[in-house]
Amino acid sequence: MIKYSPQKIERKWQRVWLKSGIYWAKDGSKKKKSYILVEFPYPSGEGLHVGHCRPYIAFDILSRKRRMDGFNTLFPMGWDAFGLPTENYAVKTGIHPRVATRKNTAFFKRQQKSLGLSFDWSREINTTDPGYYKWTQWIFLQLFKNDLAYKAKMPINWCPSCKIGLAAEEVIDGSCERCGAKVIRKEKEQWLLRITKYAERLIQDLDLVDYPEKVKTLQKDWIGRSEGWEVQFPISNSQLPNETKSSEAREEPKAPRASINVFTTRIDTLFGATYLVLAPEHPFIENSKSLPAQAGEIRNSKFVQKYIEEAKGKTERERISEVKEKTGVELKGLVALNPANGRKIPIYIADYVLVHYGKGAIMAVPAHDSRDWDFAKKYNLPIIDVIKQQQDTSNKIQDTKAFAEAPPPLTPRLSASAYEGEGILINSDRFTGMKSEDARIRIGDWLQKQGLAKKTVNYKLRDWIFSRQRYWGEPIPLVFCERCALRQGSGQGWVQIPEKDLPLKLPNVKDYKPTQEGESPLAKVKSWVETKCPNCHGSARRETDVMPNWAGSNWYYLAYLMRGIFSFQFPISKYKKVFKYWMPVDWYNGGMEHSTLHLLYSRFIFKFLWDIGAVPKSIGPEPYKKRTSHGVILGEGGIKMSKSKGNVITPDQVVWRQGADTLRVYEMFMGPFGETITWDPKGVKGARRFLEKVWKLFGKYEIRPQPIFNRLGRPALIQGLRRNPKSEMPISSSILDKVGTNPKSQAPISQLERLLHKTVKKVGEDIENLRFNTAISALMVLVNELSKNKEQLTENNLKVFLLLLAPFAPHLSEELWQRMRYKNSVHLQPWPKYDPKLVKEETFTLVIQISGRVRDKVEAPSRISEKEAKELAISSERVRKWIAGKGIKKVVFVPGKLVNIVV
RNA sequence: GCCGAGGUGGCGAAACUUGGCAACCGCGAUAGGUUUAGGACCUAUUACCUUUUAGGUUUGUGGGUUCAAAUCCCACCCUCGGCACCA
Repeated sequence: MIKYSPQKIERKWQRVWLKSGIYWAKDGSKKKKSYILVEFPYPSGEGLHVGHCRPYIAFDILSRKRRMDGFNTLFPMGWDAFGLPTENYAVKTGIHPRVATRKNTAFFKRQQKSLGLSFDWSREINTTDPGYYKWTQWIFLQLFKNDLAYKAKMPINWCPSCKIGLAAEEVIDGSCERCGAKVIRKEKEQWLLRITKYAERLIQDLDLVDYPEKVKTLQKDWIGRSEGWEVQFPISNSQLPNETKSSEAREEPKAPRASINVFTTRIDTLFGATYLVLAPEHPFIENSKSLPAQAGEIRNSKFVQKYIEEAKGKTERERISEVKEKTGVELKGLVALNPANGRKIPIYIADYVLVHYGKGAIMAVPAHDSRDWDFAKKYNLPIIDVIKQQQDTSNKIQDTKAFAEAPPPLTPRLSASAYEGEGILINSDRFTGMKSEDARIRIGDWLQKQGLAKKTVNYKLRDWIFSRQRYWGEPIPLVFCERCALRQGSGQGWVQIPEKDLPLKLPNVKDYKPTQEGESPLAKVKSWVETKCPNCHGSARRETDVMPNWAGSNWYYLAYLMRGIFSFQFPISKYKKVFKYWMPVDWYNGGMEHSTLHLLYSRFIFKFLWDIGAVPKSIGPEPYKKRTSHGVILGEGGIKMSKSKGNVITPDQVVWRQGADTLRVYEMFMGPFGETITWDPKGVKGARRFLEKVWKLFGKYEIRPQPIFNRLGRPALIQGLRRNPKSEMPISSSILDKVGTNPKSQAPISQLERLLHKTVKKVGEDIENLRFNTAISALMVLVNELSKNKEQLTENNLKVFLLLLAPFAPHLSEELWQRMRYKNSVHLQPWPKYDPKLVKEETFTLVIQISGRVRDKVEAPSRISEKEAKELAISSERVRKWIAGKGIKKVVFVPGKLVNIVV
């Protein structure tokens, strides 16, 4: 018998499939569509490792099965090729990033092809191609036109090693995500996108999509919505006499006076606010010099300035590492007035308050906030309890007076920590005795009437820094024109390049290093920077920043639909029909690490495109219907695979030695798809053994290898394989409607036949649920069963088995399919159907329990009645032994399962 | 600290959706066969314990519900992942 040598058959079929284009999806087909998307990779120089392959293989299996189900299935692939590693490589070697990218993508593509993945290569995209980034730039211009892109000076996270500004999302533990260097803060002009404008919708519309709860939670937490109140604290001179009166008496609003606004979610604790804290960057400190006389002035400004300077020099990381040791400085000479009771409270600046959240200032309630508690303890500030915990929540509070008894204000508190929960108000004037949840509304309303508070919603989400001072990215298609700036009067002066001039191509440079000041290398190219204003034709300067690496992946799921790769033509309305047919993506799989980055960004951009009508309204405001994530593959010993650890397993190693089908089966069999697993070289052997076993089953179909290409280089062996991608995928009609059953024969249905039907059901359902490990297990059971008896190796049994195996081991299945001399490709066959009646067994093992313990098992017909089953149980020898001398209390019968006799 | 996932043989795991024979399938191991050897392949055994034609114990720990719990409920312990001064 010919040996199973995957090296020989895999290459062959890969060539046939590619030439015949059987995996190409058809635009505008009448068939139901299925758009399956896996995240496209960044083609690094190292190539793929086995972990990358896991989602590709899994969704290749799903795509193949969906095709067999009759879906017009789109499963595309492309390259997210702009980015830092390629640029750093260029800095080091002087090799142009374009050249490196070409080499890397070729490498990646070769590896992917060697796995036998059924990508529609006719739709391949590359984000670095001018034909592609023309659209990335076009989207930016639309954002700019709609006031969603703006430039602002801001402190950014600066990586001194990469010489690049990082988005908050790219900073991991205070270090650069890419190189691990410590991030510092630096002021820089940056382009930003107003993703915050979409914050509410990005939360709301999560209800429309099928994402794992975990991903939804991650996104919601990242956006961080919180409802609360903005409260105004008037500022006063600490020298003035105390104006504390009863809260009733100070209703009349005076002439506008200096004040500080804070954001709080716990306005119910307002009476416990004993000081204010401002972030060091808070503008109030700058502006305090021009305070009205009654407000006074900061008397220790030198000291304050020193603290501010220190805080600014600290990185976020340093600030965070000092969580336990809070620092701050009092603004001497000023006090704030608590709007609830007019009490004078001191004002501090401290770096535990963040400038970019809320109003950059807080009211400190040390009794009910652990951070304020720590600060108050350190600086010996008053702590006033205003919420009393309800001891017994089951008893409703009848006597609120009992709760009104509280330690007198301003006495040092005895408890050891802040109480942050809900409860009953104390020390809160006329609100005392109220539930904190209710007080929140009542106090808020009361202050709102006086114009001292307003209800607001705050988000943690910040606008998205959308520029990088680097080379290898999409140029931002704007120029700065002094003349237009003056004329506009707005001081803006940014003029967009006309759409017809897109793409704005990235010029060649010799030196890829950013300047010492952190400007893009493009800033050194005079001929590029100096240009004419498209508006007034005067001299103007180009923007030299480029877009971040996320820009190209915001919309790539649309690019796959825009046929005519890299020559997509304006206007976008040309593509409405294909968008309408294919969108939204039916199933999108990607890494968990993208839950708050790419996934959130691309949802935002899609919503924007939907808003401006660039995509049809009918497809809805969400790009992805369903999202799943794959688990990571760890190296041997459970360590993350990395070049530096030298434990990287490449698919090539496995494909060359064991074959692509073995790699596919192993990766799918090794554990649940969504979970982290450790690579085990011994496990690979098991997968290979399984395929060898399959090979042997088909021993009788041994044929001499035939030429598969004719002289013209066309596939010769298979007739009728679709060669023209425009034609509909042909489906062979010769397949049985039901597997295993021969309608003519009246012979009893064999156990094997039932197993066949069961396996068809299980494998099909398991694939749709990404339970590949159990699907393969079921296939193994079937193979073991088939190989027990040669008689069972009938043509029909083998055929059905091959169809089930085809998505998992496409090469082997195709080879055996051809050896059986069937026409057409196994991958163009319909998925077998099972008979629900035959999935159920005719007999089952009736388990007999005595008081819950298994004592005997007997074969019984499936439809056995309760009475019969009980009689059967009691008639058993063993059972009699166990119940002898004991009274039967109760007998439980579960149809199809067991009888339990309680004694 | 907060959020999430998980804890089952020597190992990867299955059974959890729907409470009903715990450990499918695979790896490894042991014995035998085959082979010049190694490897490959075939057959059998393989959760643990005991006094082994049989019985007992076992799903992180403790409790609860139930005729019956890996599965449902409560408390705790441990591991992994993510977020983290967001007022």
